Amino acid sequence: MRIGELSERTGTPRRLLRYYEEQGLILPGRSPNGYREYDDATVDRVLQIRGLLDAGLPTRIIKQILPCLDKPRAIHFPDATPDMIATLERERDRMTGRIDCLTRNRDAIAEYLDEVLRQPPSRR
DNA sequence: CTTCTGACA
DNA sequence: TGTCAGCA
Repeated sequence: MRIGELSERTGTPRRLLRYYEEQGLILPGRSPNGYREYDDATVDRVLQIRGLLDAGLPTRIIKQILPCLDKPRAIHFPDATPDMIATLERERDRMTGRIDCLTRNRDAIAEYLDEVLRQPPSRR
């Protein structure tokens, strides 16, 4: 499929799809006319990327760990370099930190909501 | 009509 | 990230 279809199927702007490619996150083929050509697997690939991005991981890190998430389980271990492990541990901890932050803010909002919604719909 | 590259009031 | 230009 071409970039237009991939864009629709992943809900990702064409502009971003090309950007991900610049960052080395996806490598599409090229049709004779120069158009980018993507295979069906790219849809999941892009969704995977967006998920990592939403989790707060920078594209540079994603580029490193994406191949790990791609290949079958078995060959994950062979290429698990020590610095790769260190990077993943670091990202895991950052994620934990963000989760804690989000949890606190969610609870604060929930508490406020419980308070407000308990009041009679005077002005609301 | 769709995509491509490069660029930025 | 959006968007516009000038091609193919």
